[in-house]
Parts: sequence; structure tokens; C-alpha cells
Amino acid sequence: MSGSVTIIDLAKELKISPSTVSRALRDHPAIKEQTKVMVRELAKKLGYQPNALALSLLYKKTNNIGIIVPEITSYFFSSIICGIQDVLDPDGQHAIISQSNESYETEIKGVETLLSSRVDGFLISSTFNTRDYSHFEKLRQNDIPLVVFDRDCEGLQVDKVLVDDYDGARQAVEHLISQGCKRIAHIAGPQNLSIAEHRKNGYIDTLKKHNLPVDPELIVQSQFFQMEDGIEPARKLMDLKNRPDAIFAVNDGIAIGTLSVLREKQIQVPGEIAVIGFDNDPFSSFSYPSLSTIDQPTYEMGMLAARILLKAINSPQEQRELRQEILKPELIVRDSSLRLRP
Amino acid sequence: MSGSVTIIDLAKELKISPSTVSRALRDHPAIKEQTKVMVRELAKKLGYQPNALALSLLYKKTNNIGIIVPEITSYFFSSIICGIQDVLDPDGQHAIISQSNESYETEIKGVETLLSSRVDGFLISSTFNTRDYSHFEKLRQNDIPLVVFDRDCEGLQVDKVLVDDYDGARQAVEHLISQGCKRIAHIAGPQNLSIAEHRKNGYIDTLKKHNLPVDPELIVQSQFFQMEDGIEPARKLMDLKNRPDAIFAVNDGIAIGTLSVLREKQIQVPGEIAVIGFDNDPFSSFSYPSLSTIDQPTYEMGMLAARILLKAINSPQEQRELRQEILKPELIVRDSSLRLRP
DNA sequence: GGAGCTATTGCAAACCTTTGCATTGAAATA
DNA sequence: TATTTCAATGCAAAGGTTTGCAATAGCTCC
Repeated sequence: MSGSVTIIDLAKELKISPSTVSRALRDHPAIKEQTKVMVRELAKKLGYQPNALALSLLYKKTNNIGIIVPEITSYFFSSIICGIQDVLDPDGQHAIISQSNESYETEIKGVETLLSSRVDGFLISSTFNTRDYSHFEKLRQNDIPLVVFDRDCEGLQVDKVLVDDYDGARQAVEHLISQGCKRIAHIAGPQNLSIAEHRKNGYIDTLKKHNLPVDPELIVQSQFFQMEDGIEPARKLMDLKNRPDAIFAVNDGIAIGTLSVLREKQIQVPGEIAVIGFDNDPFSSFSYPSLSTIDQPTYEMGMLAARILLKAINSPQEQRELRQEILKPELIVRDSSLRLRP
Repeated sequence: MSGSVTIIDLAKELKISPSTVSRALRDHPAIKEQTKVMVRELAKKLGYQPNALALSLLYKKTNNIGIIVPEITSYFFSSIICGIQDVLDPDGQHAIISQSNESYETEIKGVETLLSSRVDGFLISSTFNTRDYSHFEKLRQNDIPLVVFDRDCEGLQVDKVLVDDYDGARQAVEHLISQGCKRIAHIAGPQNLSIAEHRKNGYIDTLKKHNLPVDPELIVQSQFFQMEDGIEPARKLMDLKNRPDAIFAVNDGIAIGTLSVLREKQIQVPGEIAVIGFDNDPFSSFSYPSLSTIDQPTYEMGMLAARILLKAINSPQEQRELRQEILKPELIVRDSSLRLRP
């Protein structure tokens, strides 16, 4: 950044004022064509690049967007980020990404540092330890737009782009029922996390709807969402006297962990136990057996959230109206749940 | 960003000058203790936050670092990014991430937009279509530090953090040989990509070293690094009259794709064919059979690259000296290659 | 009482760009 | 020739902060 040439350098060299240079470069009609040519040529020759900082200071707009996600190593969040970036980039916006690692404190710190670096808006998927939203409320007080995606913050009045997890769970469970499963277990995600709750509720309600008993011992919980986190809950289920004939896992990671336990115990999938996950992670179609799952439109979710944010940034606060978009997930049937050939 | 209170607001309220406020907040010794207290209290009450933009403009330092990677959805790159961020964050630096999608043009554009947004330095892993490094040279001309990681840009004089891919390949192939494999195939990565070349060379040299023939028909190529990209090359190998008894895949994605082909053809792994990958993707320990692989210290690579960059940013160009760090990969033996129980 | 010192604070420039308004000079009109 | 008009350009402020230097006031000491 040292050798960078400024508008003042150009002005001095050409013995004209900085304002004339500025206007020439922006093709202002009041500037003589001859002057414009002269300025443009020198600017090109010297490799002039406008100083984004000065512009940001002037316009009170950094063109930076703060993204806070629990983690970026999962395909789920990284593909959402792809969707976000594919909307931001063409608009000249930059994504500054911060990971909360599911820590409430880290999330707060993330909001604060991004705030102090003056991002124009926020895209956030909160941790499952986040129960208090005052750090988000603060954004509204500062008139900084926030769009929450995937993980709902119930009661928080901001734009939201969510997935119908309840319906995804319904599809998963109805599919298992359609395959003749009667004792369907659920490995649920962390409590307090909206999406995990919705999936669990979808599971329970669908069982009820089909007059199947809801057995509390068939609902176990995973601590996180990684493959290894599926092992313990799956073992717990397999240790039951009366084993389930199907497992609906809160996500593909847990489902893959479950498959490894079933393999270890030489339990046939889907013959003895059918398994279905959630997310349609790329590896789910390469697992053995290939994993049935619920596809979530992650990329689209990212794009939509980004579009809503950009719109909010570009409209005065008064005439904004809250949007809440709920995207539909989709059942993907593979081998792990396919007992009756269609 | 609108309601933000400035140092001038504080000054007006207290009827003192902005400079006094500034000094008071920075605990300048020339300011009366009483004044400091007064200023600090008002600052806290009004929620004053220094304007990072103004500071950036003043100090010619944005505290933003540009990261350019081929993609972020793979565990490989996303975990490198984790390492980077864990070094940048405590230092008050922000990561601005740009994806090249393996496109040379996109990479150039990424450098340019990040450059014009005045990042303080770059961390780049280039595309495998990047043959010309003039967009990187430009950075040096502008005195902006660049650290290249993972994918080497041969001939480019910048700091580098690489992995000894040649040695990783050696370890993989020697392991296969130790398991009694004699006809070892290699699914190579895209040409022109340094890491893929090194792995291939490591493969070839190790065969030679052990007096095994290097059969060109046993070297096939994958187009990219995803699981589905492994299918076609694996089929090609299986269609050979004289099939290999082992496959060393350029990465875990390709290896997983390969496993699915072998499963489809009901070929025993490792009995008939042993398979080993590269990367130690989390999925590799949950595949069936679990995948032997070469672990790369991705997180450490990210941290190291970030540390080197920060150091370069904080030292004047003259007294910088180029660093080239080569990290060691490590063999991880799992089921897919284990023919002889140790 | 004045010189000199010190403690405290303020001024103004710098970082770079944009933009409303003022200014200049020349051409056109009466 | 005097006045108006218009094209082209320059001035200065604004955005928020830091910092070298100048300025002020009060005090001490002779």
C-alpha cells in the first residue's frame, strides 16, 4: 500500500486541481474532453487506484459484510457461504467471515469486532448456546441490517431465511413409515437449537399422525453434528432390549457415525435397520450403504440471505419491512432406507 | 453505522478539543487524570467506538488480510482457513476470503478487488490453471506481502508454506509395497498442479527404488478432486486386462470415488485391491472400508502461513527474508490397505 | 515582580476523495 | 463597448483520528 499513487499525485503532475482529476475520472460533464483524456492516460500510466478507505470514510460505507457461522469446515455452512459470496461479489461487496465455534462468547466478540471494523451488514447463523439476543438487538439500534439464516432466533425481529426443518423431518419419517418401519428412533441434535427442535417435533408429530407410539427411549441426543458424535447415541440405541427398525438422524454426520456402529455390530442396513440423515452432504451418496437424506437448499439459502441483506443496506431503515423466507427441503432416497423397491 | 458517536461529539459535550479527547482515551501522560476520567466516563456512557476507517486511512493499514483459495467447501481448505483465522483473530486482523473456483481469471480478479480494497497482505493457494504469476509479482511491486501455501508457484520469489507431497507419496507407496502389492496404480491429479506432480513423482520414484516397473497404463488422471471425479479414472483402471493390486489416489475424494467403483464391481478391498488416499479427510475414517491415507497438517499450515504473513507485514520490506517452510505429512493406516496384519 | 519552568490543552496538518459553490476567462449578445 | 452567459476549473469542507508543535496558564524561585 505504500507506493500507491493518489489523485493528488496526478493533479500535481498535470498542474491541475485534485477536484478536476476526480471529476475527470468519473466522467463529469463539466470537464473538457481533452482534460479527461489527459487525466485518464496518466492515471493508467501510473496505475492509479482509488483509495477505498477514503471512499468508505466519506460515504460511511465499507462494502464489507460480516458473516458469523458456527464453523466453516462443514459442507453445510461452506456451501451457504458460497451462495452468499456469489451474490456479494458481483455487487462489489466483500465477505468477512468469523467463526463462533458454537461458543456464545466468541459469537458476541465476533459481532463486536466486526462492528468496530464497520461492516455494512451482518449475516448470522447463531450458536446453539445463544439464548440471549441483545448483541443482535444492538445492531438494530445502530441501524445495521442483520439477516439470520438457517438457525432461527425466536422472538428476534430481523430478516430471516430458514428451512422448513419440521417438514423435512416429516418427509423423512413418512418415508421410513412407507418402507414398513414401525419402531423409528431419532438421534436428536443439541437442545435449544431451533432446527434440532423442529426436526424432533416433526418426527414426533409424524409418528402420532400415523398412530405410531412415541417411545422416549427411542429418542437419544447427540452432542454435536460430526460423524464421531453419532457413535455414542447409536450405540445407546443398539443397546436397547427392543431395538428400533429405523433411525432418523438429525443430520448426515450423525447418520454416517450411526452407519459405522451398525457395520461394526454387523447389523444389516436397511434390512434390519433403515437409516436416514439430513443435509445431503456430498459424502452421503458415497457412504456404504449410500445414505438416504433430506436435501437442504444451502446455496440458495446463502444467495437469498445475501440478496435480502443487500436490499436492506440500500434502503433507509424506515421503509424496510421484515422478511421471513422458509425454504423447502426435499427427500432423497438412497439405499440406506430402501426396504421395499418402489 | 449512522448513530455512531465520534471523538468530536465527546469533545463538544465536554467543551474540550478532540485532540485532548484522543489523548485522554489513549492514556497520554500529558493529560490530567481528572480529564481522563471525565472523558472515559462519557465515552463509555455514549458507547464510543473508534472509527476503524479513519484509523486505517491514517495509518495506511486496514487490518484486513486477503485469502484466495480454489474453493472453501473442501475440508482441506476450510481447515487451513481455520488455522489462519486462529492466528489472525487474536491479532485484530480480519480475513477476507475469495474463491477462485480453479479459474485463473477469477483468481486475477480476486487479487485486484482485494488489492483495491487495500488488504494489508495476501495468503494464496493458486488454481491449477495458473501458469503466469504476474498478478502476484504486482503485489511485490506494491510492497504488499504475499504468502503462498500448499500449492507452490515455482519460480515465484515469495514466502511459502508447503507440504512435502513427494515424501507423502513415497510413504503411501512404500506402505503399499510393504503390504505385498506389486502392481500399484496411481490416479493422478490435474497436470500443471505442483502438488499433483510431486505426488506422481514420489509414486514413480518409489516404484523405481523398489525395482518395480512403472507401467504408464497404471497412471490415469482425474479432472478435479471431488469424489465423483474418482469414478471414471477408477473404472478405467478396472477395465484393464491386467488389473492393479493397489491404487494410490491423489487425494481422499478420488479414493472414495474409487472405493464406490470397486464396491459396485464387487472387488474386495483390500483383499483384491488395496487403496490409499491423501489428505486425511474426516470422512476417510468413516468410509467402508475405512481409508488409509496421508495426513496433512492443514491447520498448522494455515497458522504458519498466517504467522509468516503477519511478520512480513510488520517488518519493512528491506529486512524481510524469504521463508520456505515444508511440512511433513504422515501415513495413516486403516483398513483399505491393510493386507498383512502387523 | 519578572524570568523561567511545567502541566495541560489546543491548533492544524495529514490520510484521500467527493462535491456544492465560487471563480475565472472567454465568447456571445445587445 | 458593456453586459450577460456559459464552459471549465478551483476552493474548501467533510468524513474521524492522531500527533508535532504552539500556546496558555499557573507556579516557583530569585
